[in-house]
Amino acid sequence: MSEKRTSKREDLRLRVLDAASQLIAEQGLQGLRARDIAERAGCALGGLYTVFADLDDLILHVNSRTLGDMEKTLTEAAAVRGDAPPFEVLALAYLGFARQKARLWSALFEHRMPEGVAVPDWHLQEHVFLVGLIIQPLSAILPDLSQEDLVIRAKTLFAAVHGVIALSLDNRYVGLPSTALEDEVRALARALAAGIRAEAG
Amino acid sequence: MSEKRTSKREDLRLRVLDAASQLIAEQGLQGLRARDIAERAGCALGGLYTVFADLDDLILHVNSRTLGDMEKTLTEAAAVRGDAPPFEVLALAYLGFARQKARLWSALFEHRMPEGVAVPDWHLQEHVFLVGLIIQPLSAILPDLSQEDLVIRAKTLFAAVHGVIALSLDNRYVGLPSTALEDEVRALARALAAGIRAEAG
DNA sequence: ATATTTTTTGAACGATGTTCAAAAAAGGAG
DNA sequence: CTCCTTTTTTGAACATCGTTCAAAAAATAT
Repeated sequence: MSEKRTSKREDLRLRVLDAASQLIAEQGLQGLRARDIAERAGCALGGLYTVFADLDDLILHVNSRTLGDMEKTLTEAAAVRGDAPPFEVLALAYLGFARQKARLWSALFEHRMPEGVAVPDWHLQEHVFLVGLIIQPLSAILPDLSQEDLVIRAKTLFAAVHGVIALSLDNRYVGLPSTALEDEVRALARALAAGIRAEAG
Repeated sequence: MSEKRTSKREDLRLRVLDAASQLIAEQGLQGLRARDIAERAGCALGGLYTVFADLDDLILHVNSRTLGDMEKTLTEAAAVRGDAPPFEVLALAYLGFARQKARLWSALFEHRMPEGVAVPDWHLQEHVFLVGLIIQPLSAILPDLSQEDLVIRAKTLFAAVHGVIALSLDNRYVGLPSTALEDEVRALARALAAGIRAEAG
């Protein structure tokens, strides 16, 4: 019977994934060590490499789960909003997620593949929903733009808001004080929307 | 005589700094290895630790030099502009620098201190010029804002532009195609300026 | 010249990710 | 239940890091 085998395998895989996710949430991506993961997952060190190719592969799957979580959060926020301005709702929901899952969210952008190794396609695909969420309200303002240009503009909007949040939550160099962040994100979303409207009008 | 001694020390320190800077520029921060630095600097492995506390300290000093380089570039760009819109000039100069010194520029934001260790103050101070460059044109548009609020808003503007450039040059996930980047940065700077003016008006 | 101090060296150490031969467990046949 | 085969799990061993430090080399002083 291969059923029990695969189910045990899946069980180990999930335990390892959980352990890695917890450890990142607790200590950040930097402090992640293979031996800690194995210990928390309740398996030997080598066990990790029977269910994931290496630590990068494992981190990719942690990030995949975080992205799924984020997709759910943002999609719900976009659905719930009444007549609130869509860019502000999305930006503030993004800020909320980043704050609540700070270290897991940071790991999404801190992690790098080794030199010369590309991020696998299945994981790149998981990011498209972000652009999709923004394109929807954007195309209402800029109905004449081609789909290609809409994608470009949506990515710009996301990256601008992301930049403010990322630099602030890292609170290094050019970060904002935590109290000002929410106001600034709202103001930025508003300014961007106004700027786009002016351009379109 | 302690003069010759300190001069030899300074010479080694500079050779190590140059070697590290070159290696980061060639292979990125991730591929930086102490043994490679020592080899290129022409000293033994332990030599590094006689002129820098550890690799983090060395990287901090490489970043310090990169920041100085950036300050010079941006300050000149701001001085040269005729009647061109100031935010666009600064944003495009920042993009130009990021593109020309891609890996050194990336290292500024990729590098993290070990868990629990703060970035030293002398290095934090080196970033204030960035805010200063933006505050100048910003205060012309928003003359009623307090200095504190001006700083906050300037940081937001910087972070927004930085976000677009950083995500694109990393060209992962949500990055823009290289051809669109310049147009988008310009459009973003324009939209932000317009948004601020609308808010002030 | 010789002694003392300073500088430079690179072998050694501890920590890390990864591998793989061997042990343990599971499954199948008689 | 016992023996054999296959699969799974293990953790010691390995390669590669950053870092240290006793000893060698060089510089300086006497």
